[in-house]
Amino acid sequence: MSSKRSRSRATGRVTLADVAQAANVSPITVSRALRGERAVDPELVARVQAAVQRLGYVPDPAARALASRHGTQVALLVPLLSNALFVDLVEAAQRTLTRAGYQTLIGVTHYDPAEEEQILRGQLLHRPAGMLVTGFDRSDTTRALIAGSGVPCVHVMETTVAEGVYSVGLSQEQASMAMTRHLLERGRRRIAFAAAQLDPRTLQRLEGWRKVMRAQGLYAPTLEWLNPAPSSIGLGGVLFEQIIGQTPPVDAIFFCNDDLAQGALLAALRLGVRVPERVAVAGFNDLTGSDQMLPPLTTIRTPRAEMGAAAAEMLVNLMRGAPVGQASIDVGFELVVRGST
Amino acid sequence: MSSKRSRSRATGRVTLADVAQAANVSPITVSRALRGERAVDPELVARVQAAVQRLGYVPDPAARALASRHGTQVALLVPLLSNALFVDLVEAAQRTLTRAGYQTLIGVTHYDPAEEEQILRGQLLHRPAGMLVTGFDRSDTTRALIAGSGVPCVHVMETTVAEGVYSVGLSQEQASMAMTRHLLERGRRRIAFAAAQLDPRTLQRLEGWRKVMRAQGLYAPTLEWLNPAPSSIGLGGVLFEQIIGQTPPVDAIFFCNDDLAQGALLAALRLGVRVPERVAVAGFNDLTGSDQMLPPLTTIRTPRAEMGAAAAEMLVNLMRGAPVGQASIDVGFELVVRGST
DNA sequence: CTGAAAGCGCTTACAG
DNA sequence: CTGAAAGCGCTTACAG
Repeated sequence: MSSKRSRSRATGRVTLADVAQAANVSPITVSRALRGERAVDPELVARVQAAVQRLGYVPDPAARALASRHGTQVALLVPLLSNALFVDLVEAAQRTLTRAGYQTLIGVTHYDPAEEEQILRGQLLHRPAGMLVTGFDRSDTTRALIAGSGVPCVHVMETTVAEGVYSVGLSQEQASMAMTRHLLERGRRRIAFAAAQLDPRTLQRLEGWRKVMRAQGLYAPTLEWLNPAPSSIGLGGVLFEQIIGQTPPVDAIFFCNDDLAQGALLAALRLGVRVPERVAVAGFNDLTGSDQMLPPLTTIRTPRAEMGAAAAEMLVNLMRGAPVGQASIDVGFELVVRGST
Repeated sequence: MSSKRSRSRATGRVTLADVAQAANVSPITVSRALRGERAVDPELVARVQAAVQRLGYVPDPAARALASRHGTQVALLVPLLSNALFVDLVEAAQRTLTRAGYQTLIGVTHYDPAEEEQILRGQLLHRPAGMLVTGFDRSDTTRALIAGSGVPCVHVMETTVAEGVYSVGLSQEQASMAMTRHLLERGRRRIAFAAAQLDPRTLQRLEGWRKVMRAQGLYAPTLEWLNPAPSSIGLGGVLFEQIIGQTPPVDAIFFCNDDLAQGALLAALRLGVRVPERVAVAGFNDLTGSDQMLPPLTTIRTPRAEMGAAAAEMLVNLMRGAPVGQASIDVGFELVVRGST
């Protein structure tokens, strides 16, 4: 097709040089016209765009990444994909980023700081244009890696007001306090808190529960059931069996995540323990299926899709050097009262 | 640090040239020694590797992608991330690929051929070293895009014996036939087949059920309950309510996916319909929670992790030009009989 | 507002 | 088995 290449490493793809030639301008003008960097004569821009259309030119991300400081990929770091919570987050962020012309590099850390660091190093090699990470809990090395990279970064799930830190999330502690208060309002007194995984956000929920319970003089260490194993429906059932056998009996169980609570409700059915009469059961996150349980599960709805979209939008502005409203967005939460409490 | 750069676009990173200088060989020798391409004098290889260690050299994927035909990223195409099935697949594939030195580019197609095509175009721009796609059902354009790209491709979930096509999967039809026969052996006669989403693999399961039912002279169109809406626990409940009201009554319902079956079991509890006495309920895929249901769900266990790992391994061999045993691997399935049938 | 030159950090293709 | 040259397709930094 093109004939101006000497040997034959030509890839056959239409290049910026081809567009420049067709539009009768220099390559650098094409580059600037396309990126909207610096002002370019509107007439030249029009000519360039016409040539781009005609030739079907698509910029080469590898070349762009090599020549400039960053490419068009955005690194996403989440703990797990097996938790619907993060899938919703990822899908929403991906949608927004794709529309803005960015590709997504998804890294799954499995709540492991060492793995997170390794993944991040790999992603950084690709010179991402930006990154979206979950929460604030990570190794000092990873933190330094992020800061030192100069790559714009937005934190999701939690918020902070620290200088130069961007975040979109909600107060896990406030949400947990709201749920605990709800249980108190329902007349419950011996409210157990059951958790798995014990990641930072789970511990923030624990703290919220503790605060409210202490303020009421109802706190007791024996009401805390903390299990570092991964959260699952099965584990919820196991925890329920343990807790329900406790004396003096608890009259409510607040699970740190819906999957545990769902498992508990199923175990209750199996064991013939009446919910909420004998014991109230509450969850967190409003995951798929919680509204279908028997009885339907009372929980905290966390706006994952909204969070993912808002964080991605904030990041796009950062990457483009556009103004970024507030650096910290609290998307809030909603107490969803159903039959289980 | 290094001082041989003229202007100042130096990125500060250690380059292949730095390694070459330190090892006292030419850059191209370093390149070859590192990639294991062509034979290189063992002594030089050792010197190069020592220099790499000492300087902490890490190859730049962008430069590599630009200079060669492909980079170190692998494109992954899945329909959904909100189905645990695909998450298991992705996680397993990602683990194997990461270990082999490849990064993963995950694309979510939402079962939309147009979206799949668009995502693939975007991924191809990054010159992936390989790609992993779900099944065989896609637009002709997408198919041509894959073939024309020359990028090694492995298909997951289904298998085929077509020339030059690589696949790792299982026979959806065989699995479906096995489940239908199991229900027959349990003495069931009016076995309904209920499905959502209606993607290709679901239709293959439908076909398996049809074959067995027809062979027994038990087939009736009114036993088919096909709903194009996305599969979900909630929809399973809705379908169950519809089907259970049918006359003459069905004595078994085979759901094409576990989430539907789980919803059905919850609906049965809600409605007071006894399972399996009044009606048997079966699912497919053995998803999280199915063993916790009341009664526990009989289903088909599909080895997702194994599939993802095997497909990734096959792809790694293809990318490296290494021998690839068989081009089509059938990972099989397992009938898991629990209380619901 | 526009451009010629140099360079990003690798690998290909050709020689020897 | 090893290397000098050229090039992959863009953008930076410097001029004007």
